[in-house]
Amino acid sequence: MMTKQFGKSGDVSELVSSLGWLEEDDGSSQDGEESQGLTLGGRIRSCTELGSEDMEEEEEEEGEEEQEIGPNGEQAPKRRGPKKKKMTKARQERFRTRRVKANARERSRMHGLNDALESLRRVMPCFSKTQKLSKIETLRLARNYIWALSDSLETGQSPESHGFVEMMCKGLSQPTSNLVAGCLQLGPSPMMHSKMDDKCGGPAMGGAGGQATHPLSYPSPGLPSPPYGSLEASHLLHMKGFKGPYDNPSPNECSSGTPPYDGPLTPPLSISGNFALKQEPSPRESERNYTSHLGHHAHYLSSHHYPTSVNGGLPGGPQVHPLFQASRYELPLDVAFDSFAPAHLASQMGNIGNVTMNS
DNA sequence: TAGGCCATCTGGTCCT
DNA sequence: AGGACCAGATGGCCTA
Repeated sequence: MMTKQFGKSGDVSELVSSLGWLEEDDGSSQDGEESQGLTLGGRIRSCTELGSEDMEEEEEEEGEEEQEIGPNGEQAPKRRGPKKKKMTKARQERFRTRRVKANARERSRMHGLNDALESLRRVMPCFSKTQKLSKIETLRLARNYIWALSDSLETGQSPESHGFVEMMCKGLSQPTSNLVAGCLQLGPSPMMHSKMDDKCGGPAMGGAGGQATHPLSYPSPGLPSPPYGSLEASHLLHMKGFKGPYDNPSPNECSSGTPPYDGPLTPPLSISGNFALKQEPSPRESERNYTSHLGHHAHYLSSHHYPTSVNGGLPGGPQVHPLFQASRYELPLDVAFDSFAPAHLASQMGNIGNVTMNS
């Protein structure tokens, strides 16, 4: 079953926030929560944290001489640095207000970040509203997507090829890899099987209990979830003399845990033009569950041959490679995946493996 | 129940 | 002084 992520506590907060409750929070509710241990019960309260109680104590302490007395009665050296200002009620109030405002800004900032991430999800080839990619998976997929597209432009490799999807799936979790593979509707790759066997522990890696997995996914029974394995696409890239950012696979890439930082990516192609200009989906489009944007690119690249140079003679306006121009249009090729995918994929399931779909 | 993912709060740091 | 950004801590929700 696919992972669904919604209905988190943040939804409530956002709802409340949208009603203006949080923005108008004067701190009293928060203090109330803290006293009830609802939200801050376990939070570490540092000496600088200014809960009302702390501040009261601080105010009292500061009224005394600052000379500290050690456990044995000896006088500790005088505290250096700027003398702490007295915590008057007014200062407390200002500090509290400032903290509340800072919290609101931080929430807003994070919401903006999440909005940007959501925009990124929408231009991913496997955008799904029902199976939302996690933040880290979105970033990884975006990285791979850019890299794979760039590679396609340079080498002329079709986005329908296995190599393309291999790059797309690099470092992704198994569910995400399955989703990508399902969206791209690829069949099995014996070569990949052999490669996986070589590198990742043999046939046993094919999935526990006879569970089939897509050859491009990450069969990794016994590994923590999500199994961020390696597709070892770099092996294939090595085989064809490809030099890329994945050329130095980590020796433990088949091990558990999040794969190490891959280092700065330098796509093989420098693209000076608009990238990912696809507009926000229409309400109708938003109803779709699975949308394969990559279909555009696959059809486009497979039916057109363009020079590697992206600056090759588009008169007027920004020089944009047709690959990316295509993404600007709401093409009819933008297939509503869920409108046909279950039945369509049913025939592919035997090939793809355990691509599971939401019902 | 453990682990993953997430939103939120918070204090620190840097900058204006 | 205040805002932006960051990372740590915490607790909630969900799934295997």
